[in-house]
Amino acid sequence: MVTIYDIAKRSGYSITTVSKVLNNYKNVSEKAIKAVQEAIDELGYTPNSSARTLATNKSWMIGVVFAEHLGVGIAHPFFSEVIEGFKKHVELYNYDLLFVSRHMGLQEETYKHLKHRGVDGVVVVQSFGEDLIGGENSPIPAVYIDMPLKQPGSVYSDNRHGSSLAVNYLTELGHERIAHIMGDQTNFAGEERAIGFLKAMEKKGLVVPEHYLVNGGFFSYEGGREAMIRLLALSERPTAVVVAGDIMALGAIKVIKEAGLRVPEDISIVGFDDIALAKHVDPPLTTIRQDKDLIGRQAAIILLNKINGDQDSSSRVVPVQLIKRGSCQLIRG
Amino acid sequence: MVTIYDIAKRSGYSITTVSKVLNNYKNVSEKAIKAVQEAIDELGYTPNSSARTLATNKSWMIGVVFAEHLGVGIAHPFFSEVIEGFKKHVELYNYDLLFVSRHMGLQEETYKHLKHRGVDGVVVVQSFGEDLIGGENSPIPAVYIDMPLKQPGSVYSDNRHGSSLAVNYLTELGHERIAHIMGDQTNFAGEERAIGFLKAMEKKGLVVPEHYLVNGGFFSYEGGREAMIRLLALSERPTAVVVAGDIMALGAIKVIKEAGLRVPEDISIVGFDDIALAKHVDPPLTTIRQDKDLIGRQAAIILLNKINGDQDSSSRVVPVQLIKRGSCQLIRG
DNA sequence: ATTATAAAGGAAAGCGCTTTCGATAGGAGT
DNA sequence: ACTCCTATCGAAAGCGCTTTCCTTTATAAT
Repeated sequence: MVTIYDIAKRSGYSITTVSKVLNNYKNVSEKAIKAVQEAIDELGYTPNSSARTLATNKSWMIGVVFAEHLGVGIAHPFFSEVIEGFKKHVELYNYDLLFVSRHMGLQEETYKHLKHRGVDGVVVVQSFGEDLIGGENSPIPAVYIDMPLKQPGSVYSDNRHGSSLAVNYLTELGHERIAHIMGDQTNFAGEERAIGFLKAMEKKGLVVPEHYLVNGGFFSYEGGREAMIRLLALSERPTAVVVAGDIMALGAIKVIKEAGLRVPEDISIVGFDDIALAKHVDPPLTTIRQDKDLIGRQAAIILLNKINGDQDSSSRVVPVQLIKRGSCQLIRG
Repeated sequence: MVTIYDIAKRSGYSITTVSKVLNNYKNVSEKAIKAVQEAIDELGYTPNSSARTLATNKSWMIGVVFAEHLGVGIAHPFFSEVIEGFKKHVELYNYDLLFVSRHMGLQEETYKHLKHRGVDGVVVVQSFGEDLIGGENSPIPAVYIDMPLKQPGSVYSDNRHGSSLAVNYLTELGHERIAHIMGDQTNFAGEERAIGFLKAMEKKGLVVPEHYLVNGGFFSYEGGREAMIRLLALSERPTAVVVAGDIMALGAIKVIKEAGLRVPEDISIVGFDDIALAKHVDPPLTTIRQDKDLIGRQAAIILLNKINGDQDSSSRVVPVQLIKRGSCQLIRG
């Protein structure tokens, strides 16, 4: 391995000077800079980040802790896009992303591992879990996706507004019997979307029968199926249902079709997320779009602020948007 | 920060001994082990990986370089699953994954960066690009996904066989006018699938008119659309088409529907990949499944072997499988 | 000519850890 | 009683780098 010492010898300067040109110090002569540069090129030197980190206590790495319910990890249709947006932004500032191995949900262990790695900050992407890493006992800057914190530093979509967008649209189309397939109520997004739904319905003066509120669990296709099955079994079926997640919505649509009914002719569906394939399914899914890229970017901004000790690291709620496609229509009759 | 020195002082032993218990050396007394452990617990010590890496020249990190054409990065429907499979395996051996920032396709820069980070190995996931990192000029162990190398150390699906599975199935259903929407021919998978298609057709004694071979580009939805449009414009349309990627297949199906035709009644479609949502679209997509998890795992095994200097680090081609769903049917008449 | 000042460079300590090698002490063997 | 192992431990060097602080030299000011 070629080190700073080799460069020093070759260039005729001391390692101090070499280090200085490497770090753009001002008090080095043009001559020295040139000599060192040449030596570096000739010898093919690459600085060693471990040594640098050890000396500076700065790793230029950001830890990613990933915890989701679908069990697909990085392949998660929503979170992966958020992470990509996050990555694109922090890359601009020369940070690399470290995906640490999961310690079976043992937050304690995960935190230790992150500390071990000396990451400069961590982004926590999760659909559940405790706020341990971001806690006061933790000196390591953190930002949370889809999870509110006591302290500032989390970003999530305007879930309540999203739900109200959905019910308002549906009522415009003339629907009144509107059901909601909820995400699990221990989940922040699931809870907020349900609250938003209920509030919007109330505002419209619409009553939602107890049976119209059904738990679809953790946003899975199967969860959507089961929830919809229960809805179809009702004596008075809803004419529309807002589903707390696109994947669940797909499951629900499938069940409807299997029952010999049609979407949107018989039942209108609006999803939530706008995953990549929402536009490609049949019918194209009307849904509430979360701006995954922006969520990631905002998270990056917050975290970078925290890392740099800058002032503004407040939480952000990012706007959602109704995407009208083919899964809703005017109620007939 | 609490260091090994603090533990030494607290426990009454030297840092050497502390280090030894940390690393499970045999020549330490039970008494010492216990004393050190207690000190660690009391002080809440976490080893510093940079220091360790510096001393041992082993980082326990594996670099991930990601280059794909869709521009979605980590959110890529196929590669993300491969990476997840890879990750799950290397985690077992205590490796973390480092996603290095892209240097605009500058392999030279990427390589330098990886060297800078001191990763123990690298997994290259890409749909294009040169074999630079794995080259001889590189001392860093590498494994490539979806890309053949001169040297051993890459893993990819049995693309040719996949295509032949598709045409054989289609011929069984009575189809003879079978077209192929190809992936870009500069892409390994695209090329292999086309070759497999052609060979299988020849074997069946079926002729494929020049116009039945259309380039869908880099596996995008739009590429699939455009390719299918050209196919539909033909005077003698195909009754079936094997598409080199699921996303492209979805684009193709969309076009067919827009033209007032139906899948599979008028045209049968078989895709390639079996992405997560293939089963959820309408009609459910018949496709060639790539075993993404296994691909990732095999890549992990190869890389770990290389890292450990073990013998077997040969390339692997992983089997594919025909998944029959709803997008194909017997030809009518 | 003399002094003050700025510019350029280097010695050395230190970041937290591993590892070699030598020292010490207790026990076994004769 | 003496030598030889074996078990246990620690001093010290070294991994590659940054950074403080001091020295030297050149330049400007008087």
